Amino acid sequence: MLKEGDTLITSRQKDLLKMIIEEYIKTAKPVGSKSICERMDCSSATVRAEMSNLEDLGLLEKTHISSGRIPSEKGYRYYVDNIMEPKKLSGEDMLKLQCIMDNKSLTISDVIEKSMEIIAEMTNYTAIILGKSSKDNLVSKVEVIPIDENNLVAIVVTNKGHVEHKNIYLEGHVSSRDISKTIELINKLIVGTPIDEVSSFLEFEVKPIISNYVEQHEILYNAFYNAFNEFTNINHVNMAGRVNMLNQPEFSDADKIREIVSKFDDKEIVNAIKEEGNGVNIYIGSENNFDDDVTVIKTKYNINGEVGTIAMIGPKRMDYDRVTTLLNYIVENINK
Amino acid sequence: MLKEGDTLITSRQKDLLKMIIEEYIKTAKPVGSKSICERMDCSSATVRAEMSNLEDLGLLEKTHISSGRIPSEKGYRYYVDNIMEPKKLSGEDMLKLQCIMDNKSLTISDVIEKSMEIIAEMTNYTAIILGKSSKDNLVSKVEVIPIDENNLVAIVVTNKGHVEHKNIYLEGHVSSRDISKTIELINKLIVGTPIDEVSSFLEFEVKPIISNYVEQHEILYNAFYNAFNEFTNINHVNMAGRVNMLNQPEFSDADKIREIVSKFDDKEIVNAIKEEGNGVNIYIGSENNFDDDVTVIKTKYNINGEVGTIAMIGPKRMDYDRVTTLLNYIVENINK
DNA sequence: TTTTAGCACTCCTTTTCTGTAGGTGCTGAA
DNA sequence: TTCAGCACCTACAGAAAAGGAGTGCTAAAA
Repeated sequence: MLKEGDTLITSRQKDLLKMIIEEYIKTAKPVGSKSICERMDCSSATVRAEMSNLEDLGLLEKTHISSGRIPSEKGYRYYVDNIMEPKKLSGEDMLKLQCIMDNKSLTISDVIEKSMEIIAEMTNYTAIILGKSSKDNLVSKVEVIPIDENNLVAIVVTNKGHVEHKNIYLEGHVSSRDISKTIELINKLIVGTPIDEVSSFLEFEVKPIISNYVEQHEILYNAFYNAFNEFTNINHVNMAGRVNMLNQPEFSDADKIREIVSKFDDKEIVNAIKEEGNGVNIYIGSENNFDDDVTVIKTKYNINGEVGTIAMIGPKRMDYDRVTTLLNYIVENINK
Repeated sequence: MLKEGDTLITSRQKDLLKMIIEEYIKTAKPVGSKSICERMDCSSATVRAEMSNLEDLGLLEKTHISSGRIPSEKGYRYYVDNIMEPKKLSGEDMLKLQCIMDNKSLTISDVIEKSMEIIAEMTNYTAIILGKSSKDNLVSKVEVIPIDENNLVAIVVTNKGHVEHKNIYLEGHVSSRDISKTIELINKLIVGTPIDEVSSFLEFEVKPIISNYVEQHEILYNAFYNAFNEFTNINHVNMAGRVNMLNQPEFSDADKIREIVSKFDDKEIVNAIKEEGNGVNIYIGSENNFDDDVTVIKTKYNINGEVGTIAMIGPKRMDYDRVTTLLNYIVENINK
């Protein structure tokens, strides 16, 4: 599908670009005219001429003046937008995933996690899962358990089976009557509130009431407000196959490896991978905010109140087709 | 302190060994006789003769026939056992840690985690925290919340404020009467049981009783048994500063970096770091089960029912003194 | 007996040079 | 338009050369 502004290329150029990109994805080595000409059914000189045209269009690049061609970022983008046709999942891939999907005793987050582990192993790229409980989760139970004079544990369970807990520390002495009254009120008022509205609900609905019934309402309200506020901000980050991507030949340089490892370690950078758009999206090189030398393929999921992002990170020369299909399959099949 | 079997060396040899090791810890470069002789107040030839003796004793090594000396594993071991004298913590180091220790609103696990993050940054090594709730935790509350017909959430809170939860899936239809009866019985029977005895307690004390009162006792008992069994087996693994160690010059090789990263990724290998002995222990090179090229310094902690291991991993040429002191400080000061 | 200056020697590291392999672009003829 | 032929380019690998840091040994001095 050509959008306005897209580069117009002949059908032969398209074939050539496809061959070069798919060859490069397989071998990671610059592709020369000779290796292509048999399949193109013409001489290497002709291939060279076309390659030169594709280079002028910015779709191919050379590593040095007399090297074979490698795809440019624009080339990959063109491939993804206009050439690549979605494959079906291979039976083998499907089978491995189905095993996990069919296991009823796993929670949704477990299924997602395990599926991503599997595809990290299958593809040799790195999987990232960013999970978060969402709007669709309603508070169905709040439990507060006293540990000692100054410490409580607050537990929130949602109607979707999501559990979060947090320790609460109370500054100074607070009467146990006040504590139990606060808990009683919170439980009475807050059940049924969407989890991401709890903070504002506490502030506007609960605070005024507590201050009427509870003596040391300030200490107690603040402690609970802080605890509940964190519930809604908790991001679960999970990764699988960190080392996979580092085994790709483009990461043979020790410094590059360290750079990537340190980005994997940085929670802010990893959290920024969160996908906002719809569908499976591909961010090639400078298009992603992780690293210019990688591609990130990711998609949002929202299944039964579990929301989050699943992503695969690999070299720009990654198997776009397969990864896209796999992510799609996971998101679609978990719904069932 | 010389133990039987220890190598006996002269006091001058001891001084020399100390200098060489401390120099090598700083620079990571083989130490030559010339750079030492000024500090030893003798000629380089004399130093060379003594170096040769220390090499015969197996305490020093050469990287090639005409290189300077580097400590052997045995040399480090001798240094750690007989030469190194525990330094006091620097005021700066102490201050940074104290900030965290004094924060009352953090749980013990949070304090440990944050402290380890700090010392990973200070030392440029990698920190590992293996946590687990222990014998000293007694079950103080069991909460089971139904999600839908087949799914429950079980939550266990201990008297120390530790919370674990697990989703339970019930095969087939189970009457809600049976479910609530089971929950009632479990709650009645299990409170006060040490968390690591829950499994056997369930089997021998709870199972017979449930089978009397509950119709579909088999399904229910199995579901709960599995859930509770996992509580006692949960290991929390945490790492900080993965990349720190990789910045050390001994890990300039891409393959070595990959090897280490993949070991960091392997839960089994990381879990095997768990310390069994008492005090702060040092495992140099082949003495540890992580990697022959690293040293692991670790210690068990058991604070208020939170037990686990904290460990630092670095090159064999790590700052034994400082790391030992830091780990000691953390474990000792958290108690307060 | 211990220390030391002097010297030959060893091996690593860095740089330079070489040949080769795999590519390209251009040109003129088919 | 296509293509064979040719001149040309660069990366890569290996060999050779130069420089540097450090050793072991020996014979003389302390």
